[in-house]
Amino acid sequence: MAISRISKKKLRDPQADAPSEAAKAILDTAEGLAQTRGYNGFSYADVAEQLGVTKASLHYHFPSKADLGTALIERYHRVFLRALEAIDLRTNEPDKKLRYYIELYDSVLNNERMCLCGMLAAEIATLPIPMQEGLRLFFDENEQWLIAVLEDGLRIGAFRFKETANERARMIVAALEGAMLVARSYGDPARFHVVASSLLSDLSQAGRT
Amino acid sequence: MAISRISKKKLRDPQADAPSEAAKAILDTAEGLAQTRGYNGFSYADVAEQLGVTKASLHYHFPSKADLGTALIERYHRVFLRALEAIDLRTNEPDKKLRYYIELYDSVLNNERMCLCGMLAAEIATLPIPMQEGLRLFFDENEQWLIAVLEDGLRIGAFRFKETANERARMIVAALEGAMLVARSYGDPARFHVVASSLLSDLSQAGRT
DNA sequence: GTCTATAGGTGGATAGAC
DNA sequence: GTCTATCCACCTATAGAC
Repeated sequence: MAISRISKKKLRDPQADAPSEAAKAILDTAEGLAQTRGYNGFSYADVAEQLGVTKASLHYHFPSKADLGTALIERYHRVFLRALEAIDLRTNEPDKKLRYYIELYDSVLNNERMCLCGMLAAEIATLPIPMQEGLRLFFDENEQWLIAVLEDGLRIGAFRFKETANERARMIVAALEGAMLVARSYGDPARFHVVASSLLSDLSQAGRT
Repeated sequence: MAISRISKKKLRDPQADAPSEAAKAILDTAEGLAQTRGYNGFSYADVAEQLGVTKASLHYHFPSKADLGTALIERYHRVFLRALEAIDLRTNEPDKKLRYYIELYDSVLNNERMCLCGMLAAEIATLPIPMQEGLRLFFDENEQWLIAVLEDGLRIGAFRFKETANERARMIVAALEGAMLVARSYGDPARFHVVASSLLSDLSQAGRT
């Protein structure tokens, strides 16, 4: 019943631990609950009720809640990575890449959900260590992808900013996560959109002298 | 045992419901727990243990957890408003005001805490209605104060931005809340500081043509 | 794999003595 | 106001039948 760490291999290898249909359904339901209510805001009973099964059968697939939580982060991370790769295939223009990136966040919010990892980040002090590590890995990977896009944009003159790409990437992640948090408090996606617009506007305008 | 709404009067009137010393101690302890673990991450038992009293005595001061939660938001909001008023007295320069504002957030983070209202915003779907309303009131007031500072800065040429002051204010609140969220996940306040710097930098640089 | 049944603990909350 | 004692609902988790 050891709680498995989240390895980079596991994140990228499509063959790793192909989950059963039942496990997928559990993950889907738990993900929705975690994104709306938080890790401490949902229980096995909630998941079981939504799926029409018993709590005991959930424990067969995910022995402990820590296992379930770790699997949630792992899958969310993996899906997100694939979405970033899809963006890279769709366009080479840094400006468009960034807009697609923002659309990823937007689609989550339109489901009246918070980013899973942003949500769990709030509760981090109450989470098992492997989940804490998984969150940081997710943010790291977001940052790395953004850095590449920002540096590319800077090089070809699509973006302008004074700090390092790393610093700007951290600022963008923070602003988007915070924007989701606040927008959801008002049930108003427009609050997210104005933040996204400001971020894009600053990138195309800032630093001119 | 009706859960009291958060009224604007109550927020501003220093005579309203002067809490007992015991109630203050409970609020102090509960506030710390809520800021680090979230509303669903702490219990009356946690508060009681830290204070060396029994759960029952907590219920005397705050009959239900919803009462306690509402009181937490109310007090946090009131203290924050006073801090904003103090900034207005300390300086008239929009740039300095904004830096002091950011320092407010920074001091919270240096206590290894998240902004109470940012934390509760994540859990909003699980909160009683009066608490939800209290959160929005807090964000509204932040926004209003920032709008005044931003408009002032724009007028005297200290700030430059293309959107409305309202939109820029929302972007700043989102970025600071998100920056706290992520910085705390790494236990690294520097992650907050780089976001703050970017925000200030964009305000002084953006929009030049 | 999923079920029934249940263990063992903790959650918020109340009654009533002091 | 604070205590002891207690209630009941819910939590995570396990045993064992099917």
